Amino acid sequence: MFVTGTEPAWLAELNPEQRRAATYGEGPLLVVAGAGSGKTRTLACRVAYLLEQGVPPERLLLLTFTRRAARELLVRAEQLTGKNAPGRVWGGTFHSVGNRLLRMHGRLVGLPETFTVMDQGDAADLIDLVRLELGLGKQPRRFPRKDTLAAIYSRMVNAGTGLQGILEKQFPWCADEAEGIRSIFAGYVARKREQDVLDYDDLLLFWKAMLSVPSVRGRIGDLFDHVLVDEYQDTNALQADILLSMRKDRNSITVVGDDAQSIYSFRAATIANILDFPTQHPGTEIITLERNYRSTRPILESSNAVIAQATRRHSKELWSERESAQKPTLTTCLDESHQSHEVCRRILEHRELGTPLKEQAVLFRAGHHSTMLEFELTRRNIPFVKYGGLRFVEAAHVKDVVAFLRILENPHDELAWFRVLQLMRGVGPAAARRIMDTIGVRRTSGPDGAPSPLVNLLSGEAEVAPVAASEYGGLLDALRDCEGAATAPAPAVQIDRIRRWVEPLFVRKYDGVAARLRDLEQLAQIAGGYGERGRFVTDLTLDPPNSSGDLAGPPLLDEDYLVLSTIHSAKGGEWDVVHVLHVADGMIPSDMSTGDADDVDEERRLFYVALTRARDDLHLYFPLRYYHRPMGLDDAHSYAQLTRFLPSDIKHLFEERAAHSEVPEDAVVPGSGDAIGAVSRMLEELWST
DNA sequence: AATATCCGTATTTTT
DNA sequence: TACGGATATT
Repeated sequence: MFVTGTEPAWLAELNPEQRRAATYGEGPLLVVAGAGSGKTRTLACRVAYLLEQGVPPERLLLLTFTRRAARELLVRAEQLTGKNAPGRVWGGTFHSVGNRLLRMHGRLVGLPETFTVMDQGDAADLIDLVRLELGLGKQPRRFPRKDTLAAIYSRMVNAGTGLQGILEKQFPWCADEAEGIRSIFAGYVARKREQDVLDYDDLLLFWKAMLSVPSVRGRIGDLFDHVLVDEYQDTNALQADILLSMRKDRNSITVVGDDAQSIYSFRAATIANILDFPTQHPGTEIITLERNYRSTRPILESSNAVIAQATRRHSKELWSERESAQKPTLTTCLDESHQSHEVCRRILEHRELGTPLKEQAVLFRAGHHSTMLEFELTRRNIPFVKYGGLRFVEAAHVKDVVAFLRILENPHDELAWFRVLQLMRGVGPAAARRIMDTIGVRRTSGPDGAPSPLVNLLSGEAEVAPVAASEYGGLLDALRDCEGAATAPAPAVQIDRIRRWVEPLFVRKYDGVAARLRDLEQLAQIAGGYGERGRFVTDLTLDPPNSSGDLAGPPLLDEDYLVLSTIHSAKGGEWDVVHVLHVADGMIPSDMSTGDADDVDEERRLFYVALTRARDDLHLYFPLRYYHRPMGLDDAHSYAQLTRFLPSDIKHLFEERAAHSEVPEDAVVPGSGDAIGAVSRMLEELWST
């Protein structure tokens, strides 16, 4: 503790609870931090405090939900202490920290440090490969698809529950197929091991496995004096387990979270982690932060009213001293295009009044909910970046190039070969398989010292059909130019080299080649920050870059731009003005997840997260009418209902605005409606550019 | 065996 | 719509 009068100014600025949390000493600490209660500040102060107390930065482990969050925290801690030390703090997601620990100590549990990491999509593809080989799902009987299989597998691992239980509870329609699913999973796991490939879940599983070996556990537990975990409400059973083992008697542990903001149960996250924390870690001190510094009182009142309807109520009630006469608004729009129109109008209005675009955000439930708005923004030349939704690295052409890099990194990576080989004319699944068998991609038997498949390929062991000959020659050349650990060119140069090979192949295979090639340039640009190919490839899957607004073009860094985000990706963010789209039943709650009360409750929390992102102004939009065929020429439509999270008894907390239209709604005839107008404008744009 | 074409279906959130 | 899977064609 600091002697009174000598403590740094930043500590004095905290309220008593925040301060207690920031300066808490040894032992487990649970901070229950409501939305906008200065959680990030408190956490940053705690990091700064520990550093000031003399804890060496490299003995601090900071686990966050995204890498962005970790960076942000460390930057703030750095500003507070004025030291550069935070750079050496261990920070990142569970997955990235797991990766780092496994690269260092994985040998101890029989994992080579050169393993490659595959993303969810790759995992699903590998599972499908196994499924096909086992001949499962061929019958006319309904069998889960690869994405479903991957989801089942992942949930099983993360929740730590048996397959049967998962199937019955979460995937009842697949319960009959348990037998087949089990054998697919067994094959999938064997295949991963054979190739030294890990999926996301493996990063956690192997971390846990390392900790179960007493000698290794001592070594790893010894690395840290303090472990801090942010967003604890969104961790799962496996992660809680890891934390428990990471704690040696000496290291203290701090977790911060808010059960009202738990929105990741689809990833097996459970608020049981927060609730059980004091039991799992005896002697836990609990500190609750209930004062909200972010939002005005009317915004907070409405969000409190929304979350108060949860079937499992929590006693926490946030309060704020920020007065305002302005209630949040609820605007009823004719349809989606009218909504886009209204949002743009309001955004520009706020900008006129002095709120730059950067201080405004548009939030929505699903990635595609913003497509129409994106058109409108582009039309009006309003720059934006979009978070969430489909990501850059998931685009097929990017995956192709990354697969190429993965071959070089790990020549036993079956999926990578399979993908790259089929880019060539005349090479489909069968030919690819044949080549892979010839060069020995699969380590079926053979001694460890067998020559690498890459060497085999380069020495001309495989043969291809005449149609593929020239492209095949190009492949060999490209591989040769990028191969070699010491002599290989920088990752960015390698990508450039690969681009030269794939360009003609893309022309044959894909539409919009120009845009795709631009993406590859961007990929090379990202790679420019890396000296090592391996690190680059891993970071791509562990910390993927967002697709930078492909419609508005990447806004320059110093330029003002609007933020578009799924609610999930907006977690932890805050803006002066927040616009929430599609406040309609079926959108939020999504009709995909209105199965049981728990599902609906999670959607309610999601809505709550959206509302509590706003500092000064909150605007909700509700389109009355949805067209069944987005671009359809017919008039097929249906009427929406306002979200069930805004029942009539809390509506008075909002200022209701009807969409002003000159024509009464019923009188809108085809050809004069806003939607039709928007479509023609859009089409016009298509042929005029 | 690869590729073109057609039809039906599901449709979220992310490390 | 857009994607995956199945069938038809080269």
